[in-house]
Amino acid sequence: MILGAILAQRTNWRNVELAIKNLKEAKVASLSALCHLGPKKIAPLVRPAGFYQSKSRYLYGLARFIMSRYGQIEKMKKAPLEKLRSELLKLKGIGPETADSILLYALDKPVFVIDEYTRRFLKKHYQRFFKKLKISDKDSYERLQKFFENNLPRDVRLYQRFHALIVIMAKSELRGKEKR
DNA sequence: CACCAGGCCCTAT
DNA sequence: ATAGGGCATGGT
Repeated sequence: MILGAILAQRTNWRNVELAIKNLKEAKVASLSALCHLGPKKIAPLVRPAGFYQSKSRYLYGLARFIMSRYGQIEKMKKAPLEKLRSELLKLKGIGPETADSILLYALDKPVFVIDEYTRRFLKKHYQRFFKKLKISDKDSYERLQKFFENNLPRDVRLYQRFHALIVIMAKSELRGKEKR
């Protein structure tokens, strides 16, 4: 999940899977293994996911941080949400969406993930709210996030499923367009 | 061949 | 403070 969050930045999932397959075949698809490899060795493996020079550095940096600061994911899960979020955001290559994806899907923290699909979903089906939320502003991410969090029960499973459904809907709508 | 895919960093105003 | 360019591959 964590590796996927970085590899998937501005990249389709098929290519992310190719990169992860390479990591698995090289038996380095874990944070502890990546720490020992270093960015130079990681780069060729994640090449299919694109932007691989950057992403290999990001992966290495994140792996180093988690292993040195927490040692293992289970320990990390015990830290409070806000603390984890600000720590993740300080790392190179981790912005709000990537941080929140890790928090929600890997660490089971109740944070709503805002991505391009979520924005399109709001724009298409909730035009009225969408306008009020001014998505063009710099801090629109946090505003959109609060919109969901303030109107839904604070429940990790619900956030995970809700976001997943938005993605599934968006993709099926896209396919519909292509075929038409 | 042109375009796209679940961002984020860096730099020049 | 903030818009704009750069990063790169594989599929359609």
